[in-house]
Amino acid sequence: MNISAASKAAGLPVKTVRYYADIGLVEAPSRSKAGYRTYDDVAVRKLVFVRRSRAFGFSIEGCRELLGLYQDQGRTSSEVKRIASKRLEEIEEKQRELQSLHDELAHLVTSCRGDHMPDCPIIDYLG
Amino acid sequence: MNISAASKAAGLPVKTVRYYADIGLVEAPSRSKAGYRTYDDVAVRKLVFVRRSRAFGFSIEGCRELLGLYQDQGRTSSEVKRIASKRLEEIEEKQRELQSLHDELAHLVTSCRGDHMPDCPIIDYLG
DNA sequence: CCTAATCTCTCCAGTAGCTGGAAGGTCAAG
DNA sequence: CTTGACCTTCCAGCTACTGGAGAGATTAGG
Repeated sequence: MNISAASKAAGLPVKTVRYYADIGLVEAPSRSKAGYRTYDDVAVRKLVFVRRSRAFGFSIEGCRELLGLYQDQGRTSSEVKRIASKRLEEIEEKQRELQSLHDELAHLVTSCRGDHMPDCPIIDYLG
Repeated sequence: MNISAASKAAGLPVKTVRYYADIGLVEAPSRSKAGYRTYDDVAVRKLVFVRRSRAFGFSIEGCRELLGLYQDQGRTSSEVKRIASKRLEEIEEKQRELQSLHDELAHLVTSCRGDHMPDCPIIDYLG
């Protein structure tokens, strides 16, 4: 499988597939005589794993850890759970942030008349 | 006022104050004989305005627009409201994203026993 | 067999919004 | 006069890619 086939199979852009090997997130693929990267199903599955992990917002380093556990027969589910819980807490923290931002901004937007006059509670609040 | 005094007054790091002038977000300050940047209260107020706008998550370009309106006596509150509403929608979009991420990940974390065994629904889901 | 289109390669640069650090000039206190 | 806290510029790095240039490889059609 050349890189474009692998990238389609994995659901990732070609550039990203190359990038993940460059930074050592996934193993560097073997090369054809001409120097083309060649992928097999195992490599594609790892790329999919990374794509899904990234979709959960795990950082590259988080993905590295998770992928390590994925490939480790001797892993314990508690290790996985710890990493996932950490990410869950990050998400919750971000949700709290966004909620207070939302409430504050929604309040300002509501109280702004949005007419042709310059007076504006949003500007007043910021300035 | 030298830059460190201004940065304290504005609640921004010195580096950031310099950066905002470099990218033309705020006006380049005048300089002392020795080449030191000198700030006055007006400049500090603009920096505060930017800090508060950034705290709402407005991009630098968004801040540029808002700051323009802040300084524009002929602005209309509808212009301000439009920008703020756009940001509010971004926030709400992000909240929806995070919510579904949260629900999915929370479900997985809950269903993972977190013990010494390798079997793990989180890994299963990702792999 | 030739050509054109489509891969693929590497390398460099840019994105957003700073942040850190090096190398060097300035200023106020003691 | 020295010490230390400022200040300056410039360059590099952070995250996670993405775009593009320039060059080689492969494939399909004629």
